[in-house]
Amino acid sequence: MSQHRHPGAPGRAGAVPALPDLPEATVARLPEYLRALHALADTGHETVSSEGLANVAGVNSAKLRKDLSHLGSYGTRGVGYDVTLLIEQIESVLGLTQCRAVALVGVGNLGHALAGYDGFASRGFRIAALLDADPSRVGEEINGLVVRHVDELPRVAVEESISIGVIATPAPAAQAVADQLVAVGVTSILNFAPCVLSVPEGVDVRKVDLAIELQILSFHEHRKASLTALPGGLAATDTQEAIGT
Amino acid sequence: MSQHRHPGAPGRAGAVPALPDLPEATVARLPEYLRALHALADTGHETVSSEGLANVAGVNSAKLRKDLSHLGSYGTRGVGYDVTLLIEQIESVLGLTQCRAVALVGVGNLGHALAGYDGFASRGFRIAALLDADPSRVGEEINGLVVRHVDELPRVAVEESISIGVIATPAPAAQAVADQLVAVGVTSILNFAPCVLSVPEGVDVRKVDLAIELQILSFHEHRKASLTALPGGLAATDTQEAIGT
DNA sequence: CGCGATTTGTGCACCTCTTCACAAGCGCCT
DNA sequence: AGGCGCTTGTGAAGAGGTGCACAAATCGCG
Repeated sequence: MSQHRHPGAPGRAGAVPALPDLPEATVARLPEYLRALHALADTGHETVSSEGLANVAGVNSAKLRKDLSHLGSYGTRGVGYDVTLLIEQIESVLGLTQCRAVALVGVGNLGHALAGYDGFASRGFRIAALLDADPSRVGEEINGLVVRHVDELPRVAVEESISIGVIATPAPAAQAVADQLVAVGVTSILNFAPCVLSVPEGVDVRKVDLAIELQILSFHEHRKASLTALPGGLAATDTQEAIGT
Repeated sequence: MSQHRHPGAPGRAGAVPALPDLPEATVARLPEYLRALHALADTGHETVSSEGLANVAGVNSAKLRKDLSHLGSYGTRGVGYDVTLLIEQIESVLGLTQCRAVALVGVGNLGHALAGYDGFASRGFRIAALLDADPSRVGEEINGLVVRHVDELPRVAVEESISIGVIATPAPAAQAVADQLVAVGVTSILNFAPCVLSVPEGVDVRKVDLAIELQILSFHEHRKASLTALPGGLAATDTQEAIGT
């Protein structure tokens, strides 16, 4: 979904870290591999086969090998992958070697939960600022962080060198917040508001809409119900769908 | 990602609602179209062209037309689509004509937020039960609903005719909860715990992992930084990525 | 009544992603 | 040292999704 750099372009074969230009589908799975690898490391595994890792990560082993091969050859034939080495490599590719500062805008219901979610800190992200447009919320302390007014964004962005913005506001406010984030130089946004954001080129937006996930499930539920109601109700169906599909 | 029904199979061409067998990518976009259509309806639009709807939904107009064509021909050439009619059709396909009952397991930080999220009710879902394994949380009232112990799931599932289960527990508890949900007949699960669930065939699982989204953004941020640091830093890049990619 | 403007529905070519299947490589055991 | 079993890395085929471009269809107006 990103670049349009021609595949055959020279590419300045320098000594840089390779800049591998991974397929988007692979990038979306790397975090899952990373989580699985951490779990394996915690249980004392030093190496793991593609088959083993694929099981823990919930994917096909061939797909996993192809994904990893895009990073380079970090496996040993006949043995498998060194868990620690692979963790380092993936973290390096994902840019997680440095802790990234996140600004969270919108401290309502969902924002509160996100502010308190410990899954961020444990995976290389630091919620560095909480912001809200509602003056009655400004000053509130959540998880050791004081909510500041969204207009302080320019100052906060510099002070904390914000890398990623998270929007957890109601939909009508989201576009304005996105504009403010872009204005202070944020180029990666995670949007929980149920609306489409328009941003300039070069800014990445990812969207998470909880209701949409339920609606997709509803469709499959509906379809399954229709099938079993049908006389010719054949055997069903699938297992485990990743969200990135 | 679902069926393996052979395309050439007879299929019992009955008078049933067609059972259109939509592409998965289309299904994932229909909820977004639905949201966009509701927005248009609220602002008084009676009809909309594919171009107009595509803009609001943040997709290509050709893709939108192809998606809608899978539902049947509900547009009028030279005019566009009737907003109300299209809403009805999509809701029907997604199985949203009846309100679906959702059981939410895990009333921690995230569970609280989900329980209070009004985006569910407004889009055809009713949180019918809150459950938790922690006795100290049982009895608490959230948003007019009392938290019950997860062991009451069998009774609750019948009483409320639960259609979808949402798991918002810590990762170590998630698999056990999934098993319990499956045991009481739930065949659609939305999993917020950062782990892979294994479920029997016929059960759909969708996963939402907030940290993964941030990590994907981190990758792009990292790549952008590397590019601009490079002397040959060409023009950049893209806009707006849907999560379903 | 016919014509032009407009918009849908879709055939087609392209591209990405997935999966299979297997050769190449590595370690261990004899 | 040699052979054997295991596992990686990858070529090739297939499946699925995307976007262009255009024919078909509808409306409004003269």
